[in-house]
Amino acid sequence: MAFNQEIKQLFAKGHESYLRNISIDCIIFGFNAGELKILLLKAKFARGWALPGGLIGREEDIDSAAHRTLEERTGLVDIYMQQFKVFGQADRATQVVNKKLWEEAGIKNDKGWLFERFITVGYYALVDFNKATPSFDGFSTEAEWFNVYELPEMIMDHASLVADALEFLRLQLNYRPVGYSLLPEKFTMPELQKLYETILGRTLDRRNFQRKILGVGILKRLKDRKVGVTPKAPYYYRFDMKKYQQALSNGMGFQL
Amino acid sequence: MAFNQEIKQLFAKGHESYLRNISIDCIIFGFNAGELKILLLKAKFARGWALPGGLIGREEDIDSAAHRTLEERTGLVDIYMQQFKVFGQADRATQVVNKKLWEEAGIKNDKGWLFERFITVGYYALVDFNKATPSFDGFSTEAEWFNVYELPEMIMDHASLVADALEFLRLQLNYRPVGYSLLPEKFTMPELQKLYETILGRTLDRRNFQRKILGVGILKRLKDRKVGVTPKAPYYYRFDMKKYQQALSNGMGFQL
DNA sequence: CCAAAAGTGTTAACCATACACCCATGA
DNA sequence: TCATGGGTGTATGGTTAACACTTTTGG
Repeated sequence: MAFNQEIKQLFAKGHESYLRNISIDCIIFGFNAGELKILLLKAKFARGWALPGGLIGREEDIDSAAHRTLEERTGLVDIYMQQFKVFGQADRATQVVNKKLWEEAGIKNDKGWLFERFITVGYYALVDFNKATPSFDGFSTEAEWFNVYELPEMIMDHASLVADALEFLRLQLNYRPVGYSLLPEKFTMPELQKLYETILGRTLDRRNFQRKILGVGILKRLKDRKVGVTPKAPYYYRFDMKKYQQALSNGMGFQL
Repeated sequence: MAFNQEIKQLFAKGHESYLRNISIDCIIFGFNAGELKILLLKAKFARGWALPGGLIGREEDIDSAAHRTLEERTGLVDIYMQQFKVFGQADRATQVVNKKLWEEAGIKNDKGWLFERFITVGYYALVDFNKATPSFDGFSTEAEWFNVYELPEMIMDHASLVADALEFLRLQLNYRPVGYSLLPEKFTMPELQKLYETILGRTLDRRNFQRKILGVGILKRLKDRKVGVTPKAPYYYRFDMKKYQQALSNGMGFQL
């Protein structure tokens, strides 16, 4: 398999092109069917699922490495990403690797640079579920979306990375607009509210939510409505990208 | 000089005991004479001043490495520290090293692991200025406190690390109690207010500040007052450590 | 025509801000 | 005794939270 050849190469010479002892991991959030989901990869050499991760090229910005990883796993570019925490516990690498599988990949020993301790930088991304086309890498055999509240067994400390990312995202809700990358172009107010509720894990007052979110001035109400689904057809909205970008840097100043 | 021997050793064999391509840098805040200060080291092999930094032992938690560095530079233990950002620009290492000085230290080439790109994790710490006893390391020739608003020339991107740390600290003021480690055991309300004002870089209303800070319930007013300095002797306060610790995790819920 | 979902409006509680007054003390 | 700085209290405006009513439309 081509992937195994790649890994063998990485194992042997990767330290010449990548930084050592440091990696990035991406928590890629998507929103679909009223559920907040994250993209996971089924680990090839260990039990459980893993976050999409990557290494940092020796001449590469760490932010670029995060975006590259996101693109490789979803095909998406120009997505808002942010680092939220560094995970540097000495014992975080207590991963049980299935040696048999490693050997099948053509790697004899387990003392190479890839087996050293890695400190990882956690990045989170918000993507449009429908535009993403997940793909796995050489260390995995599947790529799949999981409800963030119903996660499978995960390798190493990846479960806690997800927990921290979610907590961080919740805090961010009060400071940065969310939704542009998580929702389709046109969306209704109830849909936007549902997104916020799903992230926060609690319900919000319909009327107060609308007032506050409109007060930020980043939404434009369209002429047409979403008909045929609910008794009263709700208006469509879209983001005013100019104002949205402004709000991204200036914050939005309200409390949900 | 013993330091040069140490560096030679580090240069030759350091990669066996430390992680590669990753370091930490500490922004150590202190408060003295009404000024917010940070501890800097005069660089030995380059022009300008540097943040106290360190490497991460191969078996060492990254948080421990930060605390160890803080202790080595100030002698202080049990100080509240927090990572606030990772600096991973590819070009952040464009440091001009004075080769002559390197050679004096006994290092011939500049291709070793210490000259590779380093990604650094920024930590900030709040310490009691009077209890700290600054000391420099093998890469520096002096240790000195500087007013954070009047910094000298700094190496690499260290000036921007400081700027980011200060910004982060300001945001933290609304969420976490500050002062325990920055002030002496006993302090007056005006002193505490001055601390906040210095960090924020703006004045605060005396009465509102008192009401809010007392509202958090982390302060205990003492019987005695600070006499002889101001017309009306202000009360002394001390932190209620139990409540303080609580507020550290639960936040304090007010806006300055 | 009725139930369900969306649009619009009102009120009370709370918090932040601004400001006034009194008290203590050293010069 | 007076200027200065500290302790305590109050009014106001803005924001949040709670809640009521009207409008639309598919069954």
